[in-house]
Amino acid sequence: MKDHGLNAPSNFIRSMISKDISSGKHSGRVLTRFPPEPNGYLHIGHAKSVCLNFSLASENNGACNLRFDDTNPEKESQEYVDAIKENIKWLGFKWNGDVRYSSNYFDHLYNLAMQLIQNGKAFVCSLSAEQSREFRGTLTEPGKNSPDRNRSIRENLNLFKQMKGGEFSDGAYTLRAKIDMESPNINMRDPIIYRIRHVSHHQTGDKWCIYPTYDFTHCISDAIENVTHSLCTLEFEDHRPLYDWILNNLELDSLRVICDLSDSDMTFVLPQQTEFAKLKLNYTIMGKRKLKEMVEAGLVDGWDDPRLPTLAGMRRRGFTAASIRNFCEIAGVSRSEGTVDLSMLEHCVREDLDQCASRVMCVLNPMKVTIRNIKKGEVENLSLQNHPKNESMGTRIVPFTREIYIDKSDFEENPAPGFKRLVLGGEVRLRGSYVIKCEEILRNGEGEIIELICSADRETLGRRPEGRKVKGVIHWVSAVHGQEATLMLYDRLFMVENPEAKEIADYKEFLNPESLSVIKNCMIEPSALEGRERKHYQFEREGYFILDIEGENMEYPVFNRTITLRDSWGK
RNA sequence: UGGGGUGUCGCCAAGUGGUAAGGCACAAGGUUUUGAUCCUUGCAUUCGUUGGUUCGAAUCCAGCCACCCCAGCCA
Repeated sequence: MKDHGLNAPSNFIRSMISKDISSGKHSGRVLTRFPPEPNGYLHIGHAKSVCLNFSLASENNGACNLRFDDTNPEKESQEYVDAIKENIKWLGFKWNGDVRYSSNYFDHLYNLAMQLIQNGKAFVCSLSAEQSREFRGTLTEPGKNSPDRNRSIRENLNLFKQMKGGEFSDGAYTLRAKIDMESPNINMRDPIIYRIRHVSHHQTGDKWCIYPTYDFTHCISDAIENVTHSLCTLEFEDHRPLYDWILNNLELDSLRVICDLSDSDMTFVLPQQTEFAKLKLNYTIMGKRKLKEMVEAGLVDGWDDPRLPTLAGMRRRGFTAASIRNFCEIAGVSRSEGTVDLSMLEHCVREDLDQCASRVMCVLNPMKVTIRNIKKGEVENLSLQNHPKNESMGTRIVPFTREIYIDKSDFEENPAPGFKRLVLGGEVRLRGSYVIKCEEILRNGEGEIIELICSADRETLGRRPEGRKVKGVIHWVSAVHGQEATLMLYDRLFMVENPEAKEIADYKEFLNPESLSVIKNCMIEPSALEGRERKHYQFEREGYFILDIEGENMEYPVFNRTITLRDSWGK
């Protein structure tokens, strides 16, 4: 599938970067970064940011760093770090150099905080969490200065050292930037930049008991890495003044000294934050907290449950990385918050899979058909194309025998108008094989149809029948060669478009009870099981499928349905 | 009744003073040994709204309306 690449649609960030390059803003350099917090798995919403940051960089001969924003050890873990790295690689991106961590910069961050104190721009505050909330004011009322705001520099320095030294308990003190308690922007009301947390950190162990906050860490980390364009989502817009305040109130030279200037000609320029709207998709949930809750409550089968919008889940379900990249591209980047319709994602997978999936036949609800003019024991090995439009994908052998299975729904006793499949006395094409005619219906004691007796027109292999048109084509599997398989059919996880809407108290009440149907005893042609590879297949007329993760280790094969085929008839 | 944003077809989204791109969805045809794919065609006299400026406005100005974000020692 083509990635849009150079012909990618324009958006306001691309335009901004082009302007920056032509004006020589960062000496024409582009360095972006993807900064996940390792506190959960990546989902399709993150994919938008990953794609944006990495493609903007590569389009402009730049690079993109992967930096874990790991300043809150209580919620983070190595498991998430590993999963996130894996997801990014799978999506097809390569980060610049080594993986980075904000925690790599804890020493620098500490020293810069000391510098702020030294310059009278930060102070140690003894207000409790509750008190600081009271002092902060409200949206419409200004805050009040902390009683500690005028503590001497000397005392602040000592106290902060003691905080670092582990002499205080959690919450006893915080370090706050001295900005403006009356600012209409609450983020500027002497924001906390360091807090005491006696917990060990997944990267730094027990070295620290004070941890910097996001606002203090993020801008400095960007500066240290020499990031030029710091892209984030809209909710951080109000933080931009603080991002800039911190960088502008630090001594430029002290940043220059520690920043990652590999090229000595490179001029050191402060990073610039730009915000875009995050991706929302309907009929699903993107909130990390909720995803985690569903995983932990066992409502789904782990972070990689194929119904989840997590990259791990989508991968397991059979989405291709290319289709996700393309989806992020065509969904666009803007500043207006919208919800992209699921159909757009579905279009992208189908578009990609149509080109790369091998065709194979699998009968979901088998019904036996005996073709009376085929000899018992006779096997005709048919050679079928793996792709109708791409010969380079080769052929496979599909055995044809007297007894076969077709899908129950491909036969109707009382067909609706327009029904093109098999009816008593009617003809239908067996895909890649003969045209057969249904001559008899066999029933059990309850009157249920258990078998069809047909005859084949042996002149119709690879040829049109003479003197008549046969419209219907159905898939089939040899009853003697067919293998049993279990199919996992997925549907949207939620019954409502926006399970995260404000009016919804508990999204769990809107889970779709039919989001998963397990279809056992399906009959699949033998070629689909060769090698037990995790390969994308199109089960003709049914949809795109892929072997579930266990692959070759499974006792019997389980396939996940990635997506159905488009269906303008409606089964 | 604080601050910051956003409003262009059912959904996403270009457009930045010269008379509404594109994609998804949908609809109608055509091809087809997948009711798939593919192809063709259709789909906003109108850009949240009301006024104003202008020969000319989605684009500029003013007012109004709707929605989103912010009062974590989360990110």
